[in-house]
Amino acid sequence: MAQEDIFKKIIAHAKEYGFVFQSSEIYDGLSAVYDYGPNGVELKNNIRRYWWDSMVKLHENIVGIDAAIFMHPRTWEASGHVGAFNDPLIDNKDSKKRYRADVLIEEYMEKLEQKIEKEVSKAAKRFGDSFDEAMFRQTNPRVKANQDKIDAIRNRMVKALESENLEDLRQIIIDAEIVCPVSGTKNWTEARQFNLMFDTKLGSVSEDASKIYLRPETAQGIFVNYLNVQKTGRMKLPFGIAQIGKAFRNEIVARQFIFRMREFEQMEMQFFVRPGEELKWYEYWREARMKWHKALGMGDEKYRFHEHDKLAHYANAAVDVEFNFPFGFREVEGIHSRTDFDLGSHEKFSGRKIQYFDPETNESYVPYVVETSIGLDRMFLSVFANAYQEEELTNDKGQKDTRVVLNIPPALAPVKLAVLPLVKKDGLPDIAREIIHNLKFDYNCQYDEKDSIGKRYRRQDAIGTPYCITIDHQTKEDNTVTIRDRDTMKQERLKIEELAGILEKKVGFRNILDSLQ
RNA sequence: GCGGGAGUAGCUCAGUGGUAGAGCAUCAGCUUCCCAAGCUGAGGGUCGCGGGUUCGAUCCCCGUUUCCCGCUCCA
Repeated sequence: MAQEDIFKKIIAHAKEYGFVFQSSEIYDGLSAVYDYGPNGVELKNNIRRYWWDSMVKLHENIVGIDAAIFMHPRTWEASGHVGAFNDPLIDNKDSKKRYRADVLIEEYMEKLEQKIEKEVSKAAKRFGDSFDEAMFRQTNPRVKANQDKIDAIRNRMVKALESENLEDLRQIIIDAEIVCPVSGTKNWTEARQFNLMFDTKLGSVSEDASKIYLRPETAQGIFVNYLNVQKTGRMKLPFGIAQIGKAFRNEIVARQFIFRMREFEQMEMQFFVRPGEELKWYEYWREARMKWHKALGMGDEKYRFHEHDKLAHYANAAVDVEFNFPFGFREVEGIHSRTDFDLGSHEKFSGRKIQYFDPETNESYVPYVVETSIGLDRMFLSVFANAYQEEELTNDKGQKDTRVVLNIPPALAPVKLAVLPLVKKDGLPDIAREIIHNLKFDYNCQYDEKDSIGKRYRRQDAIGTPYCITIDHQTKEDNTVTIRDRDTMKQERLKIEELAGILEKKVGFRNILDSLQ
């Protein structure tokens, strides 16, 4: 089956079994916004818990916070989002390609720059030692003309960007006769402003209301709380702050189901370290995070690192953990060495001293940061998509049969145990209810007496329940039940008292967390 | 945003210018069964939304919205 067909089935399965619904579906839905259903929220909560426990419970020096989605607008100036997330875009009508207008102009100026450099190096060769570059630049008419042109365009562009004059930005492109690199034509649309941050008004009286943004990343909530956490928690470097929360981006194109949503959830941990030690810690977290992923047992070959060739303005090292989705290897997590960019920038914008006094060296400095940032919804999709299996079976009569099973790592499964009375009489349902009553405080259990036993097993397979126990007539005689394994479909008989211990071992978080240490 | 395809029951889909169908699923009853598909019955849809053409539109036309596939950005 083609990969996209499988992906379609996965999306259909997610809806049919209550994992993911489109937002506001009865009103035709909202583009790139999704809701999690009853089984979806369980799976999501379990992923969240696996992450949180592995960070906050297992590390003495990592603590959690939960910062608000609304933040002071200056935060986003300091972080660079107001600049970087406000792109003037322009389309070429012939090639249908979209460009950032300012980048298009920058590239044009670079070309002029290259022309000048060529002239200069040619002249340098000709005149040898006696060549005076400064003089040549000032006097050579061709070089001077190009240099003047560059200066004029740059001035005009800076002005246009500052005043957000999109018409003039477009006019620069027209006047300079910049062509589309693909189609080679000058057939441009209007330039439009795209703001990737959502904004709203704070204050109920409209005249006094001020514009604030929904956070486009959770990291800044950690950075602005660095001092609070460090001082109140008496934290010593190196230490980390973890946070799980929603972030919002008004994506131009949002697609591939829940892979790219406008409202999404991040699980981030910012690790503060002594300057100069950031690359050591970067290496540490890179390996630690990969181990965390692989510990789920979804297959080591499903993961790979993707090194960044060009780094963001705030980073001095960066790598992605990529997962093999039905549509190819894509990023689920990023590990970035963010230097002192964020804290340093907040220091500048806020005027507060955001530093750490190091008792070992008797020095004060702005800590460096190593970030691990994982998309919770992407993690959900990786688990869900990877779990979806269609198995071909043959029964005792030799008939073919297809079984749809979600091979979810047991610790993450929405329902851990289904308790099924073989028949709904002879007191078997009562025994089933009693077993559930004893286990439901620790494990999500489900009761089902409807339809044949085989059908009930298949229903549980479809939502990834790792174990089904069946109450039969023998149960009444010796207090034993059969336990059926989702993956092997094999059954074993065991005593009811043994159930809790078995579940702890097979579906609990303890073993998997222990393997990380 | 641009181009291509699609939207009919919870799911997968059929169908016709004249009041809407199947299979699966759901619910009730029978059956009491250890790996889907036993029997009987029931519920469920202004055919994505809005407008137009028509005596009459789920079907034809226009707009819109959502999803899928390409082109660009990102967690």
